[in-house]
Amino acid sequence: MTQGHTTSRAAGQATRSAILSAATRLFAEHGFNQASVRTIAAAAEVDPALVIRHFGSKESLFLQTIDPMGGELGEVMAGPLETLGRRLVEHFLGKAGTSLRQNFVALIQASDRPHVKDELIRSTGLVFVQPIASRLSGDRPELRAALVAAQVGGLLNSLFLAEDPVIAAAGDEDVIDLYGGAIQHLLTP
Amino acid sequence: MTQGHTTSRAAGQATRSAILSAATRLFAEHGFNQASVRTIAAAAEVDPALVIRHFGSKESLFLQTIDPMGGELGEVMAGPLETLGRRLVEHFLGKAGTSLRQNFVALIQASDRPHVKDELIRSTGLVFVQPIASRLSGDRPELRAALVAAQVGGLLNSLFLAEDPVIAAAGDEDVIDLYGGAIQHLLTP
DNA sequence: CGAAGTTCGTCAACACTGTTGACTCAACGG
DNA sequence: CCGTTGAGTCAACAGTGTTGACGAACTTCG
Repeated sequence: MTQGHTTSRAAGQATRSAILSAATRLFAEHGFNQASVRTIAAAAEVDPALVIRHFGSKESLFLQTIDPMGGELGEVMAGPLETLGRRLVEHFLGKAGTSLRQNFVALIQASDRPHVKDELIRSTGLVFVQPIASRLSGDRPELRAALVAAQVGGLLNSLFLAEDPVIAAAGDEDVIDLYGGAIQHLLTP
Repeated sequence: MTQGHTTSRAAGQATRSAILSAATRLFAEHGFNQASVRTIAAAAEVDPALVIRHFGSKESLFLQTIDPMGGELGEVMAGPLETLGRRLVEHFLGKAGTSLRQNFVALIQASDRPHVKDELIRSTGLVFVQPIASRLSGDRPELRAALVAAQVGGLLNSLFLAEDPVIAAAGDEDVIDLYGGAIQHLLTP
């Protein structure tokens, strides 16, 4: 009916990646809770039971859709430490930070699942805390890096999760100046 | 069976408050998604349909369980502006901040519901941004206050939602010093 | 080439969620 | 006293994630 089902060996990988890309898009657009297994299956033109069969559970599928490295903020990290605060804010405000933003928001909203919570601290540690801590000098570099991550998370929280109108209405320049300065205070005190 | 149902006029208010207190506890303990209407009803020894009848919906019930003023951080706000950053962190790390913390975490995790998102920005604006902004001098007081709220939210995020082990393992004194200093940088630059 | 086995896909069902409608029963107001 | 109102109960609905049994096609081996 729908077009038959060519059950070849490699066809499994094809539908699997179809499910994965549909899930990636829908999770990013509507978040973990709002994107249902059945709508994902419909978007991938696939039986709902099949997505579970391929990925074990909705939560497991979700975790495979988040790629911590997708944001390419390696370049931002590589720059001079003296202006890293500003550049971090600038990056996440701009279009280049979209992927990481959506990942973060979705992870936060689903963080009542233990495995999601684990992935949240794992990916922030991988992408944020460790790279920053390795470049810091002075006392307690790892703690300061973790607090920087908390600051960035707070900004993403207010801007893209709560959608604070005050910050949203302000110009990017002011936010970069002010919040970047506050972050810098932890990087190079 | 359970003890009969005395259907008096005032009995409605009694069971209503029983539902409300059970919901308040369960939402704070397990969050919005994990606390089901049926478990709340069971905790209040009440029919599940009754909680909907009294409060309209689970979301509406949830919103009535959050009291932004419950944290009594008026005292913290009233203190000297020069040390407000430290005292804010200190308050939320301590036992006095428990209520506000749980409210915040629950709101964040349920923030994909539009009404919950509205309540989130409303309550943070009421308890945080407005009181702080009114005391700030210098440029863009409201924006700086909103960014301070973002910082505090970020710390709550990392500590009580993601439960970052690095920050949790550190001593309160260090966190108060470092993060309080970063916040202070936005209050009195 | 034919048989065995493995993989892909389908369908119906399960337990659970929030929510609604129809119903009963007691209490109050005229 | 009777009718209206409000409280409480019960069964059911549509939706969720998930599982089991089953069929059908491809791959592999004898």
